[in-house]
Amino acid sequence: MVINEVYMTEEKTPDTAQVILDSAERLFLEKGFALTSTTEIAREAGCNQALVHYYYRTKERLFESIFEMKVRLFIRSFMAIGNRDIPFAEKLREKIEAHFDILAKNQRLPFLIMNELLTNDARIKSIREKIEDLGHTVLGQFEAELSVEIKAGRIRPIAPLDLVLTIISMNVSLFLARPILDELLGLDDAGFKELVARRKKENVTFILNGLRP
Amino acid sequence: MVINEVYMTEEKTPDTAQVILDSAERLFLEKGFALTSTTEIAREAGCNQALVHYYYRTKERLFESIFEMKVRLFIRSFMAIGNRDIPFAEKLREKIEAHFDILAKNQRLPFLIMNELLTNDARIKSIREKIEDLGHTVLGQFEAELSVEIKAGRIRPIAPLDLVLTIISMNVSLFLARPILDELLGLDDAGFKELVARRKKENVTFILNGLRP
DNA sequence: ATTATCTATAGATCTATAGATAATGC
DNA sequence: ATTATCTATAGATCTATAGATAATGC
Repeated sequence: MVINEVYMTEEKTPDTAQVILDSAERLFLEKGFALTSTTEIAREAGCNQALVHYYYRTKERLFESIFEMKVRLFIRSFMAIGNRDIPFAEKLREKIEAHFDILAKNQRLPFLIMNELLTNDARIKSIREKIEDLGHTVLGQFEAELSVEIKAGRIRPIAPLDLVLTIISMNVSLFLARPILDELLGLDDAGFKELVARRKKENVTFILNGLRP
Repeated sequence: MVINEVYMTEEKTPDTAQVILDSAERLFLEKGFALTSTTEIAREAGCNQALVHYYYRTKERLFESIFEMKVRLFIRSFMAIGNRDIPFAEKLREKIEAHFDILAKNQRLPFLIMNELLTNDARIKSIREKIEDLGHTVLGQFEAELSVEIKAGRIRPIAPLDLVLTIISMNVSLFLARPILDELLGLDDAGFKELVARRKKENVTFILNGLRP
């Protein structure tokens, strides 16, 4: 039954609309909205440029569908860890690591989101509701637990906002700084990978240390 | 004598080349290289578009002169503090704050540099030497002192690179995240200014705390 | 004479669509 | 018939330059 379902998936042919979407995603992540042309997307997808518009009408609409997915992914990266019943420090470590891992698997994610929000005022409107959800959920996640820990004297007083900003700052900026770091430290792909592993540990250590009373 | 010198500065007329440079700077900082046209620069400068090219030949050259200034400013922001003979923790606090202050006065600086380096591979070459200087100077600045402090047990073991990356991460990312934060927290200019003041303190606290043994 | 400024335009994009042709589904 | 794909092109940029005209410096 399950085997059959897998076997008879509707699309055998490499669905053109999907190929275009994938090409667009790769290029938008690489260069952002402005520097990517529908001509280039078509070339990458192996079709003519008109077809990109046939399926997605405008470059803007094509971008928005991808951008929305990416914003969702970014937001989910804060919520990756369930609320198992383990000590706060352990849970925090897991959250930081889960967040970091998602960024490490999607290294251009911070660039795309920062870049678009910083260069296009209109973009923020389109993700307004999602962002407000993020605010409530992510901050709320910490709020209760944090005040318990603070009252118990296990961590120093800190606002949930400050903790969240610190985690995001530490995790995101490694991937934004990649070009400088590659040049400065003379890194190749393997070298950067090592740095990623190293910074993951260091970020956790730093944040947990920074919270001690 | 001094008064005379000031009085008879060569340019009384608002030097067109300078007006163009200033307009270009404002626009490049706001939107980056790709999204700024020489037509727009001319409009902002109050002249026709050909004049932009008369003075700077190409948009690329105009951009590069500005970008180089900005990279220098960014680099200098790490070296703002002299090596007075005060305790390490005090000196570190001053360095973090000086770095933060320069960013707070040049809030689009991180965006411009990140954005250009992340979207244009060629850009990094043009600032290669400056970056290598940065590597040596900034890391070297910490290296000796840091190992003294670590041996004395006043801070936990940490590599200079990790400390520098942490400082930059914490300071820079607030200004990169501004659009999201404005939206998420419903901030106006005054509100963001308050957040800036708050994060400056918190960053120092966090970093100094994170270094404790 | 030289330098600064303007108008006009060539040539290179790039997006979006119109309209022709090929492929597919009843 | 409908859907997918292609060719061709209109219309909007945008950069860079040519060439005319105005302003300035000896």
